[in-house]
Amino acid sequence: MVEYSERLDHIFASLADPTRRDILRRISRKELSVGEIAKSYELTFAAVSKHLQVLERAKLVKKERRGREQVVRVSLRALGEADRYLERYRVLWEERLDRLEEYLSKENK
Amino acid sequence: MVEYSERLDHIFASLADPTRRDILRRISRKELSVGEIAKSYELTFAAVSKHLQVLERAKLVKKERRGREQVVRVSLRALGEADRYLERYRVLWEERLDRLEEYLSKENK
DNA sequence: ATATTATTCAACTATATGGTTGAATATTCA
DNA sequence: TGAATATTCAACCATATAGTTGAATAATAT
Repeated sequence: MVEYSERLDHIFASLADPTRRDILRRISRKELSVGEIAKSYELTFAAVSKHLQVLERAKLVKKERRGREQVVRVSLRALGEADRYLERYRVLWEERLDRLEEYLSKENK
Repeated sequence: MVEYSERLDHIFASLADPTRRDILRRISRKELSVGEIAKSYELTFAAVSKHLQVLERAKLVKKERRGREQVVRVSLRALGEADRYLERYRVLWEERLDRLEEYLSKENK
């Protein structure tokens, strides 16, 4: 059983790398094989494969064998967890914006 | 000039640690001095101070000297960036949920 | 069966991270 | 001014991460 907190660790750690964010962006448009993904970067195949393992551990992507390729797709469930984590703070900053607006409107009277 | 991408690196890297997420949670309720924060963890003062430096680099918190203490507050701007990053994907998964609902409602006819 | 293609694994290196301890700095109190 | 309090800095250690290269495995094509 992987703790909720540990899942968040993995999700945010995955998102902390620009290559991995870029991979996510690319496969969110269209599923791609590991090889197709690797072509976009000046990294070795193995390095890209490792990035995909990090994304898999965080459950941000799923791999599926199709013939001799592995096809990679985004798996939005984990991103949803990150989103729900931030949601609490979204409420906070929206409150603050509201107070700011209220304050400004009083100033103008 | 710090790149947008690098800012996201710092924000997500900050959020990838449970102690730092907990610090954020605590100070989002009430601003606290470094010392008050440090008391909550079985870590040295210096370790907590380092965590706060990581959060500062990501602009998730701000420190302000008040007498001989440093008072720490959340600074929601950076969390807003993370939130906007995830927003794109939120649209994606909401679309998928909608398609799922549509599919299920047709099944029930 | 063998060769080709796609991917992963293992071993290694360099750098980053999270922690410690002890000294250094800043501010306040007596 | 000197002592006490709050925080940071510097040096160090252990572990994790991101990258490499070369060998190993899996599936397909000949």
